[in-house]
Amino acid sequence: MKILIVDDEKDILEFLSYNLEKEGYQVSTASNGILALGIAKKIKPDLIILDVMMPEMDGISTCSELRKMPETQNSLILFLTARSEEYSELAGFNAGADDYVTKPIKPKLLISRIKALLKRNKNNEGSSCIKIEDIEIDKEKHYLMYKGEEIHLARKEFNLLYYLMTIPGKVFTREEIISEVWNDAYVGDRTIDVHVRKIREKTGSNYIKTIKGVGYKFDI
Amino acid sequence: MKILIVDDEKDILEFLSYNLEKEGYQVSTASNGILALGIAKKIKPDLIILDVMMPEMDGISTCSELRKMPETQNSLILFLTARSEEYSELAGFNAGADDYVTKPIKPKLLISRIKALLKRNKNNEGSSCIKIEDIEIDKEKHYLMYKGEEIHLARKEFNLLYYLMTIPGKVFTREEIISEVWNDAYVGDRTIDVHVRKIREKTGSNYIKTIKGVGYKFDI
DNA sequence: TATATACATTAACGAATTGTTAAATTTATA
DNA sequence: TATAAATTTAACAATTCGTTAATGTATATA
Repeated sequence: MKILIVDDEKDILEFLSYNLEKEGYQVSTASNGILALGIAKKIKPDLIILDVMMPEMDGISTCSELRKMPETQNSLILFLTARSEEYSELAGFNAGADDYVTKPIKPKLLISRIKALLKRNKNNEGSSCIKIEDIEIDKEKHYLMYKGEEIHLARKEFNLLYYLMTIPGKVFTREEIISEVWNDAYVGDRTIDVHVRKIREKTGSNYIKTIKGVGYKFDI
Repeated sequence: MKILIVDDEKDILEFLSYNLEKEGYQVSTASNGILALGIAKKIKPDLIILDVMMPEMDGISTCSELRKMPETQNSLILFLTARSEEYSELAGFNAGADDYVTKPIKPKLLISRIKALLKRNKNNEGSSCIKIEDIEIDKEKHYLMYKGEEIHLARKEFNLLYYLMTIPGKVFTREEIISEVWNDAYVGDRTIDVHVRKIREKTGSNYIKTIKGVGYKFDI
């Protein structure tokens, strides 16, 4: 398990590195948000621990940027906040954080939280590649193969199809789809339809079924 | 979504009830741990919010007890802790808590956490599939199989059939059906008949039996 | 058997939902 | 920056769904 710690205080970096390495984690560190983006891109950490209060680029901005990069889109992000900056908790969650811990840091508690987070995540993981009959989709590679030929889907189209395929047959409501594929962004319902249409068009298939009044599902 | 709040301070119970009900949750409250156990057993809440510091039985003991009862084994448990009792965070997680929030409570933050918790949990829920002889219905997939072939039912038809099948043999009154399938909307009695007829027609079966003067039931 | 009551059937219509297209806007890329 | 690609929105068409009303049928009871 790879962890990236981002904090402008060297002491904290050392303190956390020591404690986490002792637990068997593979730790990297960055002293500011800009550096963190570059490192994260390379090492693809499973978990990123971000200090909220940092010069240059604060934790929340860093988090938003991390969420935009495909390499860290699915990484876990844990915030460190000082007691005095509680307001940031909410902002942090909105920026896509998975958890937060308040300073001063208690190693035992932090590790307990980290374990809970990683465990929680492992259940949702699994291979990023799904193959069903003549259709094969790989999230990591952003690769879609249908009837022996590769088809290019735009990012949202791809994510939408991938999401539906994570549980074949299950009907996903528009709410669920917007929550997952659009990260709860405020988009109109037609947007989903249009994307579905494009997928149907590009693949020339009708694997995405409409369940009127309920949602969409992927089904052979 | 049913939430049970347990706190010895009436003010907090009211404050939380108000804020959570506003969000559309179905809220119950208990002023101590002992009461909480009894109520939880009855209503089987999806989420239990527990104050750590309470007289008689503290939150951690209550949590342990809740985890032993089959009715609440899988409920989510969220702790409320005062800043001064941080030690309890760890103990709380060990007792089986799913999250904790520190007092003073900020409604927005709390609700954001609750939503995250419930969402996370929904994914792990069990299948909604019922299979009886040659008929199989899966709510999640909006899928109905009868005598080896898939049959499409419109949303209301599907929900109605599914509802009847949740307890095969039990007669559901029209009142019950309207309450569950129509969410208490004001619709005429004939509406139900028409839907029943369509189900019978589409499936070509007569598994939905009319009990004159009482209601309908699903029965082989 | 007559009759009241509850249920079944049908068709029609309005409401709700989705599909399609094109244009506007945003984002990525050469 | 210019250009293409992707994303989103808006408008409207097409479709399906849900409800009701009218009428027909079965059943229990006096």
